[in-house]
Amino acid sequence: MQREAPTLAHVARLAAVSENTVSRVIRNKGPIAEETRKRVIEAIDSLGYVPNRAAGALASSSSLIIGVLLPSLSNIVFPEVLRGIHAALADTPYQAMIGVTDYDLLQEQKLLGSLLAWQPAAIVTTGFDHTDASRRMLEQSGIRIAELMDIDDRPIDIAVGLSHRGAGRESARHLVARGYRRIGYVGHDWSADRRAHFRYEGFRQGLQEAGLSPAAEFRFEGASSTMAGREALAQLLGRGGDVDAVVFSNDDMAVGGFMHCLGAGLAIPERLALFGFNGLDIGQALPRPLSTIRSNRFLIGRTAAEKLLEARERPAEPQIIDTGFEIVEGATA
Amino acid sequence: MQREAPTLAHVARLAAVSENTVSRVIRNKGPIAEETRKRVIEAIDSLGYVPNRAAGALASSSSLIIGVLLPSLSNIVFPEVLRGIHAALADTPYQAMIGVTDYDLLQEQKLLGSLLAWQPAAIVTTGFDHTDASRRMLEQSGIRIAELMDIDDRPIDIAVGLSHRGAGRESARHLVARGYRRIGYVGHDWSADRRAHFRYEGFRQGLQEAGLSPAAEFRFEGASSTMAGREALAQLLGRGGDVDAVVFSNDDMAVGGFMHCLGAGLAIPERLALFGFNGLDIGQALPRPLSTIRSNRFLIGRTAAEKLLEARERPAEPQIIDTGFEIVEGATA
DNA sequence: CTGTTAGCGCCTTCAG
DNA sequence: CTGAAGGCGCTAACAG
Repeated sequence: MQREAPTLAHVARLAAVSENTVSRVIRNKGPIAEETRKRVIEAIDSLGYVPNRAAGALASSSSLIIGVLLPSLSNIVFPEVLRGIHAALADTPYQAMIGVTDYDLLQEQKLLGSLLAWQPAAIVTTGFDHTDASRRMLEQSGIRIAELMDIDDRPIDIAVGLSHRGAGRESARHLVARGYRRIGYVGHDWSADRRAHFRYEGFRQGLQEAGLSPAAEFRFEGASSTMAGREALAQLLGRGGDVDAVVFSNDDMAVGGFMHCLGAGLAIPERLALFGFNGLDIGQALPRPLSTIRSNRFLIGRTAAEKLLEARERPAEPQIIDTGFEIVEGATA
Repeated sequence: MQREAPTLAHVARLAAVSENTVSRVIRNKGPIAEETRKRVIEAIDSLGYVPNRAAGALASSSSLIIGVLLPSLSNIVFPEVLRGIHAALADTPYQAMIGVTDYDLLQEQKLLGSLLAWQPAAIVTTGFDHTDASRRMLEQSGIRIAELMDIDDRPIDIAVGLSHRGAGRESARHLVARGYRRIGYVGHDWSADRRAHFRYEGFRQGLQEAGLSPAAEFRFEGASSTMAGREALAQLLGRGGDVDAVVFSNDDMAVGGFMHCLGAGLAIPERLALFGFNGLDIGQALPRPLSTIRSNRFLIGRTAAEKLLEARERPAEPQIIDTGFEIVEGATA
């Protein structure tokens, strides 16, 4: 079988108009007589015509691709951002093309190069840290750029996310307000995950406002995970540090901490209060829902994609969109 | 700034060869004198030339895109498959273009259309269920097709995954072998998730081999989640059914069940044994690691992408690649 | 081993 | 409101 796919020319012939007119109808561009439009649409339907995107991209030197660079897919956080992006693109002709950087700026640079080779309409990436070469490519491409997750710096075009410093600060304030004074910190390796580091800094700052400093700290070498959180809390407590609350670098770690307490028979929050970050479902399904901060990942992705499609030109001034965060009271702190 | 991006012609001029020769060097195609190749590579580097993929796709009527259709991004299972795909594509010029179907076959059909408009080198999709139109598009496209996750049917080209019926059967056998006799089932809505349904059928079959049938069943209306599992188990037990073990439709549900037992003070596995499916990290980080079946999602994604790139032509006979599954003993059953 | 010649299918520009 | 002409950047087929 495998008939040649119909092209603009076929549609044009069938509708007895020029290719150009068909093209205009498809792109909803320029004035078209209602009569003509109807004829063209019929021809398209009857042939089952599907425009060849590669040809369109070549001719217009701009494609219907949105390049998306994510640091990881292992953590549910980024798939949720991606889900938001897809939700915004669902009823548009745009398609997301994904790259995974593994939190590696050189990898980001390489992937950025291959994405730009498709002449995408826009690029979505994460954070403000880029190699000089990446930054140059992003700036000179002229296309819309969104930098996601964080908003505590100056974006190239737009930034969509929340203040991680602010979130860290709020977690400290929340615990202090509830009477905790010997507050520890359990985190994962943050050489790659800068935002976890920012939250930590905010956390220290929040404690300082109350004249406190971390009662104990433990940082796990490696990526965050439930298992890591479990082991890390065991380590922290094993050192005999006297803490009445622990802030974790994120919910994965905090859920692990919860598991440790269950195993070790530590009453939560009487003996030890736990506080996370992200507001994942799993935290809310614990026997006691986790006290944490909701980070609105889906919203970040959706907002970014919507904003990028709103205008083809970058705004005169870089723009910051704060998707905010909320304390989730829970029952562990 | 924003100099015009260099094209093949620029490189060709600088290296004093024809465009065609440059193209050959880039694509590693046809014989090239080592001398010439070196000159071309130098020119490419010095200009920072990046090939325009849209032009390449148009000229060759085939792009370096792998279209990937996933049912969902909410469940960590599919991001892990995607991670496997990306791992296999990482050192190739291929890029994944994603579509999310929300378990909707019509949505799959629509997305398939837009993906094919890019003339991708291959399509990765999920399961064997497609609309007639989708199936026609897949078959007639002539490109390589991988159908992931399940292997209990005849694929269009290749299938990569595991036997969900087999996995369901093994979970029943495992529990029977350990002496459980009053075995219940807790699942999520499977009108969309056919594979969960297949596991359930296998489970029943496994019980039947021992002359048993499910002691109680409860199906939650909606997608699987930890919270759903927690509530569903509460419902099942609330009915006063007398069960000594429960098989869940997946680990998310099973972890929720674990949480219910914790809250209700039911000893695991003495009072109630729990069994999941997938082998997620979270299950292994519980105070007692979850007894479950590992489904090798990453491997499925990676194997599929590798196989697709091995040959441009479909094999004479549809091929099935069984990535298997393993019982994870755990401590909850 | 390398060059020449024609497009790929669409969009942009300019006329009408 | 519609059409004609040209070209986007690359690759395929053939020639040498």
